[in-house]
Amino acid sequence: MREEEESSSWFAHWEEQLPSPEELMPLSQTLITPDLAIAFDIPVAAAAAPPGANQNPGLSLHHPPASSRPPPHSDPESSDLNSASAAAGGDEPARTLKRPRLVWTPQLHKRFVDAVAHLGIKNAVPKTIMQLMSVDGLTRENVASHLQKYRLYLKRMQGLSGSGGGGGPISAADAATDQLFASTPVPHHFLSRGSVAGPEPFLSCMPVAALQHHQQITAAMQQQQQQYYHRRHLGHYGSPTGRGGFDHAFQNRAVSHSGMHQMVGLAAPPAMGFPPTTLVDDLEPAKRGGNGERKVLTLFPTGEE
DNA sequence: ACAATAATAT
DNA sequence: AATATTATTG
Repeated sequence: MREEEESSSWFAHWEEQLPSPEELMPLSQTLITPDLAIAFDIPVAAAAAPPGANQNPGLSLHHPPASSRPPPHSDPESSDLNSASAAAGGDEPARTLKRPRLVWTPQLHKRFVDAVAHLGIKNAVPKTIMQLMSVDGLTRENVASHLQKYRLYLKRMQGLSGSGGGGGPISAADAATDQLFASTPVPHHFLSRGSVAGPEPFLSCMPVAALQHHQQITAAMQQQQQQYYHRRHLGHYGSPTGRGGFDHAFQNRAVSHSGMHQMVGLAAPPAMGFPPTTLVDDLEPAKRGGNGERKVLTLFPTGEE
Protein backbone atom coordinates (compact mmCIF):
# COMPACT_ATOMS: atom_id res chain seq x y z
CA MET A 1 0.00 0.00 0.00
CA ARG A 2 2.86 2.22 0.33
CA GLU A 3 2.87 2.20 -3.34
CA GLU A 4 -0.20 4.20 -3.27
CA GLU A 5 1.59 6.90 -1.54
CA GLU A 6 4.28 6.83 -4.05
CA SER A 7 1.92 6.88 -6.83
CA SER A 8 0.19 9.82 -5.52
CA SER A 9 3.34 11.64 -4.96
CA TRP A 10 4.71 11.08 -8.36
CA PHE A 11 3.12 14.27 -9.39
CA ALA A 12 3.30 16.07 -6.13
CA HIS A 13 6.69 17.38 -6.83
CA TRP A 14 6.72 17.41 -10.52
CA GLU A 15 7.35 21.07 -10.50
CA GLU A 16 10.48 20.75 -8.54
CA GLN A 17 11.89 18.44 -11.06
CA LEU A 18 11.39 20.82 -13.83
CA PRO A 19 14.54 22.42 -14.96
CA SER A 20 14.53 26.09 -15.41
CA PRO A 21 14.06 27.37 -18.88
CA GLU A 22 17.49 28.77 -18.77
CA GLU A 23 18.79 25.41 -17.95
CA LEU A 24 17.09 23.88 -20.87
CA MET A 25 17.80 26.40 -23.42
CA PRO A 26 21.34 25.35 -24.05
CA LEU A 27 20.31 21.80 -23.94
CA SER A 28 17.62 22.27 -26.42
CA GLN A 29 20.01 23.63 -28.85
CA THR A 30 22.03 20.60 -28.52
CA LEU A 31 19.29 18.09 -28.65
CA ILE A 32 16.93 19.46 -31.14
CA THR A 33 17.55 19.24 -34.75
CA PRO A 34 18.52 22.24 -36.75
CA ASP A 35 15.13 22.20 -38.30
CA LEU A 36 13.49 22.54 -34.99
CA ALA A 37 15.88 25.17 -33.97
CA ILE A 38 14.83 27.21 -36.88
CA ALA A 39 11.22 26.50 -36.54
CA PHE A 40 11.16 27.32 -32.91
CA ASP A 41 13.48 30.13 -33.31
CA ILE A 42 15.24 29.31 -30.16
CA PRO A 43 15.53 32.51 -28.29
CA VAL A 44 19.20 32.29 -27.72
CA ALA A 45 19.45 35.96 -27.94
CA ALA A 46 16.21 36.59 -26.26
CA ALA A 47 15.65 36.54 -22.61
CA ALA A 48 14.36 33.24 -21.52
CA ALA A 49 10.74 33.38 -20.74
CA PRO A 50 9.79 32.25 -17.31
CA PRO A 51 7.04 29.74 -16.94
CA GLY A 52 3.88 31.62 -17.01
CA ALA A 53 5.13 34.30 -19.22
CA ASN A 54 5.54 32.90 -22.60
CA GLN A 55 6.98 35.09 -25.15
CA ASN A 56 4.56 34.20 -27.77
CA PRO A 57 1.51 32.25 -28.57
CA GLY A 58 2.93 30.79 -31.65
CA LEU A 59 2.98 27.11 -32.01
CA SER A 60 5.36 25.49 -34.19
CA LEU A 61 6.78 22.37 -35.44
CA HIS A 62 8.63 22.20 -38.56
CA HIS A 63 7.72 19.35 -40.64
CA PRO A 64 10.41 17.07 -41.71
CA PRO A 65 9.48 15.99 -45.13
CA ALA A 66 10.72 18.87 -47.05
CA SER A 67 7.77 18.61 -49.23
CA SER A 68 6.03 21.52 -47.77
CA ARG A 69 7.88 24.40 -49.05
CA PRO A 70 5.16 26.77 -49.91
CA PRO A 71 7.14 29.83 -50.69
CA PRO A 72 6.40 30.57 -54.27
CA HIS A 73 9.51 32.56 -54.37
CA SER A 74 12.24 30.47 -55.67
CA ASP A 75 14.49 31.21 -52.86
CA PRO A 76 14.65 28.77 -50.10
CA GLU A 77 17.29 30.76 -48.33
CA SER A 78 17.85 27.77 -46.29
CA SER A 79 21.34 28.51 -45.48
CA ASP A 80 20.51 31.10 -43.07
CA LEU A 81 19.60 29.75 -39.82
CA ASN A 82 21.12 31.96 -37.42
CA SER A 83 19.84 34.87 -38.46
CA ALA A 84 17.95 37.42 -37.88
CA SER A 85 15.89 37.34 -40.82
CA ALA A 86 13.75 34.72 -39.42
CA ALA A 87 13.03 36.27 -36.14
CA ALA A 88 15.40 37.69 -33.85
CA GLY A 89 14.96 37.35 -30.31
CA GLY A 90 11.82 38.03 -28.79
CA ASP A 91 9.80 39.44 -31.44
CA GLU A 92 6.72 38.09 -32.96
CA PRO A 93 7.67 34.75 -34.26
CA ALA A 94 6.57 33.36 -37.46
CA ARG A 95 2.91 32.81 -37.34
CA THR A 96 3.01 30.36 -40.05
CA LEU A 97 4.27 27.53 -38.02
CA LYS A 98 2.47 24.29 -37.79
CA ARG A 99 1.31 22.57 -34.76
CA PRO A 100 2.04 18.94 -34.23
CA ARG A 101 -0.46 16.39 -35.24
CA LEU A 102 -3.12 15.78 -32.76
CA VAL A 103 -3.48 12.27 -31.58
CA TRP A 104 -6.94 11.13 -30.81
CA THR A 105 -6.63 9.06 -27.75
CA PRO A 106 -9.53 7.02 -26.52
CA GLN A 107 -10.09 9.54 -23.80
CA LEU A 108 -10.19 12.39 -26.17
CA HIS A 109 -12.47 10.53 -28.46
CA LYS A 110 -14.68 9.78 -25.54
CA ARG A 111 -15.08 13.43 -24.94
CA PHE A 112 -15.79 13.88 -28.55
CA VAL A 113 -18.50 11.28 -28.60
CA ASP A 114 -19.92 12.63 -25.43
CA ALA A 115 -20.20 16.05 -26.87
CA VAL A 116 -21.75 14.77 -30.03
CA ALA A 117 -24.18 12.72 -28.08
CA HIS A 118 -25.31 15.63 -26.06
CA LEU A 119 -25.60 17.90 -28.96
CA GLY A 120 -27.48 15.52 -31.11
CA ILE A 121 -26.39 14.65 -34.56
CA LYS A 122 -28.10 17.65 -35.90
CA ASN A 123 -26.21 20.17 -33.97
CA ALA A 124 -23.09 18.23 -33.86
CA VAL A 125 -20.96 20.39 -36.00
CA PRO A 126 -17.29 20.99 -35.58
CA LYS A 127 -17.46 24.32 -33.94
CA THR A 128 -20.03 23.34 -31.41
CA ILE A 129 -18.39 20.09 -30.65
CA MET A 130 -15.13 21.79 -30.13
CA GLN A 131 -16.66 24.20 -27.72
CA LEU A 132 -18.44 21.60 -25.77
CA MET A 133 -15.36 19.53 -25.44
CA SER A 134 -13.56 22.48 -24.04
CA VAL A 135 -10.25 21.00 -24.71
CA ASP A 136 -7.72 23.67 -25.00
CA GLY A 137 -5.59 23.67 -28.02
CA LEU A 138 -8.12 21.73 -29.94
CA THR A 139 -9.00 23.43 -33.14
CA ARG A 140 -12.08 23.35 -35.21
CA GLU A 141 -10.22 21.66 -37.98
CA ASN A 142 -9.09 18.99 -35.61
CA VAL A 143 -12.63 18.23 -34.75
CA ALA A 144 -13.84 18.54 -38.28
CA SER A 145 -11.33 16.09 -39.48
CA HIS A 146 -12.16 13.64 -36.79
CA LEU A 147 -15.83 14.10 -37.28
CA GLN A 148 -15.47 13.30 -40.89
CA LYS A 149 -13.86 10.06 -40.10
CA TYR A 150 -16.29 9.32 -37.38
CA ARG A 151 -19.16 9.74 -39.73
CA LEU A 152 -17.64 7.32 -42.12
CA TYR A 153 -17.35 4.92 -39.29
CA LEU A 154 -20.97 5.29 -38.39
CA LYS A 155 -21.96 4.81 -41.95
CA ARG A 156 -20.00 1.71 -42.10
CA MET A 157 -21.72 0.42 -39.07
CA GLN A 158 -25.12 1.20 -40.39
CA GLY A 159 -24.31 -0.33 -43.66
CA LEU A 160 -23.53 -3.69 -42.33
CA SER A 161 -26.07 -3.65 -39.62
CA GLY A 162 -29.16 -3.07 -41.64
CA SER A 163 -28.28 -4.75 -44.81
CA GLY A 164 -29.63 -8.12 -44.96
CA GLY A 165 -27.36 -10.83 -45.31
CA GLY A 166 -23.93 -9.64 -44.78
CA GLY A 167 -23.11 -8.19 -48.08
CA GLY A 168 -20.34 -6.04 -46.90
CA PRO A 169 -17.41 -7.92 -45.64
CA ILE A 170 -15.52 -5.82 -43.25
CA SER A 171 -12.03 -5.61 -44.46
CA ALA A 172 -9.26 -6.20 -42.08
CA ALA A 173 -8.17 -2.70 -42.63
CA ASP A 174 -11.45 -1.44 -41.37
CA ALA A 175 -11.27 -3.44 -38.25
CA ALA A 176 -7.91 -2.07 -37.46
CA THR A 177 -9.06 1.36 -38.32
CA ASP A 178 -11.88 1.31 -35.92
CA GLN A 179 -9.92 0.50 -32.88
CA LEU A 180 -10.24 3.96 -31.65
CA PHE A 181 -13.92 4.16 -32.27
CA ALA A 182 -14.47 0.79 -30.79
CA SER A 183 -13.01 1.97 -27.58
CA THR A 184 -15.91 4.25 -27.03
CA PRO A 185 -19.47 3.17 -26.82
CA VAL A 186 -21.47 4.71 -29.55
CA PRO A 187 -24.73 6.13 -28.38
CA HIS A 188 -27.60 4.13 -29.70
CA HIS A 189 -29.37 6.74 -31.70
CA PHE A 190 -26.26 7.38 -33.64
CA LEU A 191 -26.82 4.30 -35.61
CA SER A 192 -30.40 5.00 -36.10
CA ARG A 193 -30.69 5.33 -39.72
CA GLY A 194 -32.94 7.71 -41.31
CA SER A 195 -33.41 10.26 -38.89
CA VAL A 196 -32.02 12.64 -36.72
CA ALA A 197 -31.85 12.47 -33.12
CA GLY A 198 -32.80 15.43 -31.15
CA PRO A 199 -30.58 16.82 -28.55
CA GLU A 200 -30.46 14.86 -25.41
CA PRO A 201 -32.55 16.12 -22.56
CA PHE A 202 -29.31 16.97 -21.02
CA LEU A 203 -27.56 20.19 -21.40
CA SER A 204 -30.08 21.86 -23.51
CA CYS A 205 -29.01 25.37 -23.14
CA MET A 206 -25.60 25.49 -21.81
CA PRO A 207 -23.90 28.81 -21.82
CA VAL A 208 -20.94 27.55 -23.55
CA ALA A 209 -18.39 30.21 -23.58
CA ALA A 210 -15.30 31.62 -22.12
CA LEU A 211 -13.32 28.58 -22.77
CA GLN A 212 -11.05 29.62 -25.47
CA HIS A 213 -8.86 31.89 -23.55
CA HIS A 214 -6.47 29.36 -22.33
CA GLN A 215 -5.48 28.36 -25.71
CA GLN A 216 -2.50 30.55 -25.89
CA ILE A 217 -1.15 29.51 -22.60
CA THR A 218 -1.38 25.87 -23.18
CA ALA A 219 -0.26 26.19 -26.66
CA ALA A 220 2.89 27.69 -25.40
CA MET A 221 3.29 24.97 -22.90
CA GLN A 222 2.94 22.39 -25.54
CA GLN A 223 5.64 24.11 -27.37
CA GLN A 224 7.91 24.04 -24.45
CA GLN A 225 7.23 20.49 -23.76
CA GLN A 226 8.19 19.65 -27.19
CA GLN A 227 11.45 21.36 -26.81
CA TYR A 228 12.07 19.96 -23.44
CA TYR A 229 12.11 16.38 -23.84
CA HIS A 230 13.27 14.25 -26.52
CA ARG A 231 11.34 11.11 -26.36
CA ARG A 232 12.09 8.37 -28.65
CA HIS A 233 10.03 5.59 -27.38
CA LEU A 234 9.54 4.46 -23.89
CA GLY A 235 8.23 1.16 -24.91
CA HIS A 236 4.67 0.31 -24.48
CA TYR A 237 2.76 -1.63 -22.03
CA GLY A 238 -0.58 -1.95 -23.59
CA SER A 239 -0.88 -5.39 -24.86
CA PRO A 240 -1.86 -5.68 -28.40
CA THR A 241 -5.23 -6.92 -27.63
CA GLY A 242 -6.24 -8.50 -30.77
CA ARG A 243 -9.50 -6.73 -30.81
CA GLY A 244 -11.26 -3.78 -29.48
CA GLY A 245 -9.39 -3.86 -26.33
CA PHE A 246 -7.62 -0.68 -25.86
CA ASP A 247 -5.33 -1.54 -23.09
CA HIS A 248 -4.95 1.77 -21.56
CA ALA A 249 -1.72 2.98 -22.81
CA PHE A 250 -1.83 5.56 -20.17
CA GLN A 251 -0.05 3.79 -17.47
CA ASN A 252 3.02 5.58 -18.47
CA ARG A 253 2.74 7.39 -15.24
CA ALA A 254 4.44 4.49 -13.73
CA VAL A 255 7.33 4.90 -16.02
CA SER A 256 10.33 6.08 -14.27
CA HIS A 257 12.48 6.63 -17.22
CA SER A 258 14.20 9.85 -16.60
CA GLY A 259 11.32 10.94 -18.34
CA MET A 260 9.97 14.24 -17.94
CA HIS A 261 6.34 14.08 -18.46
CA GLN A 262 4.69 17.16 -17.43
CA MET A 263 1.12 17.67 -16.75
CA VAL A 264 -0.36 20.99 -17.09
CA GLY A 265 -3.13 21.53 -14.74
CA LEU A 266 -5.29 24.21 -16.06
CA ALA A 267 -8.04 25.49 -13.99
CA ALA A 268 -11.13 26.30 -15.87
CA PRO A 269 -14.69 26.93 -15.00
CA PRO A 270 -16.84 23.86 -15.17
CA ALA A 271 -19.02 25.26 -17.81
CA MET A 272 -20.77 22.23 -18.99
CA GLY A 273 -21.08 18.67 -18.11
CA PHE A 274 -17.50 17.78 -18.35
CA PRO A 275 -14.52 19.30 -16.76
CA PRO A 276 -12.04 20.90 -19.03
CA THR A 277 -9.18 18.99 -20.34
CA THR A 278 -5.73 19.86 -21.27
CA LEU A 279 -3.43 18.71 -23.88
CA VAL A 280 -0.35 17.09 -22.70
CA ASP A 281 2.57 15.55 -24.26
CA ASP A 282 2.60 11.93 -23.64
CA LEU A 283 3.86 8.76 -24.99
CA GLU A 284 2.99 7.62 -28.36
CA PRO A 285 0.73 4.74 -29.02
CA ALA A 286 3.36 2.52 -30.43
CA LYS A 287 4.27 2.13 -33.90
CA ARG A 288 5.05 -0.71 -35.98
CA GLY A 289 7.70 -0.57 -38.51
CA GLY A 290 8.32 2.32 -40.64
CA ASN A 291 7.25 5.07 -38.48
CA GLY A 292 10.09 7.19 -37.49
CA GLU A 293 10.01 9.74 -34.82
CA ARG A 294 6.98 11.81 -34.98
CA LYS A 295 6.15 14.54 -32.62
CA VAL A 296 2.64 14.39 -31.53
CA LEU A 297 0.30 15.64 -28.98
CA THR A 298 -1.87 13.46 -26.97
CA LEU A 299 -4.49 14.26 -24.53
CA PHE A 300 -4.54 13.31 -21.00
CA PRO A 301 -7.83 13.46 -19.23
CA THR A 302 -7.71 15.52 -16.14
CA GLY A 303 -11.05 14.38 -15.10
CA GLU A 304 -12.18 10.89 -14.93
CA GLU A 305 -14.94 9.56 -16.90
C1' DA B 1 -17.29 36.35 -44.40
C1' DC B 2 -17.91 32.16 -41.97
C1' DA B 3 -18.76 27.49 -41.12
C1' DA B 4 -19.55 22.66 -42.74
C1' DT B 5 -18.64 19.11 -45.67
C1' DA B 6 -16.17 16.76 -49.32
C1' DA B 7 -11.98 15.71 -51.38
C1' DT B 8 -7.29 15.39 -51.41
C1' DA B 9 -2.62 15.54 -49.61
C1' DT B 10 1.05 14.28 -46.32
C1' DA C 1 -3.82 4.57 -41.48
C1' DA C 2 -4.46 8.82 -39.20
C1' DT C 3 -4.61 13.70 -39.56
C1' DA C 4 -4.09 17.87 -41.97
C1' DT C 5 -5.03 20.80 -45.56
C1' DT C 6 -7.40 22.50 -49.40
C1' DA C 7 -11.44 23.21 -52.17
C1' DT C 8 -16.17 23.57 -52.57
C1' DT C 9 -20.60 24.66 -51.19
C1' DG C 10 -24.43 26.49 -48.15
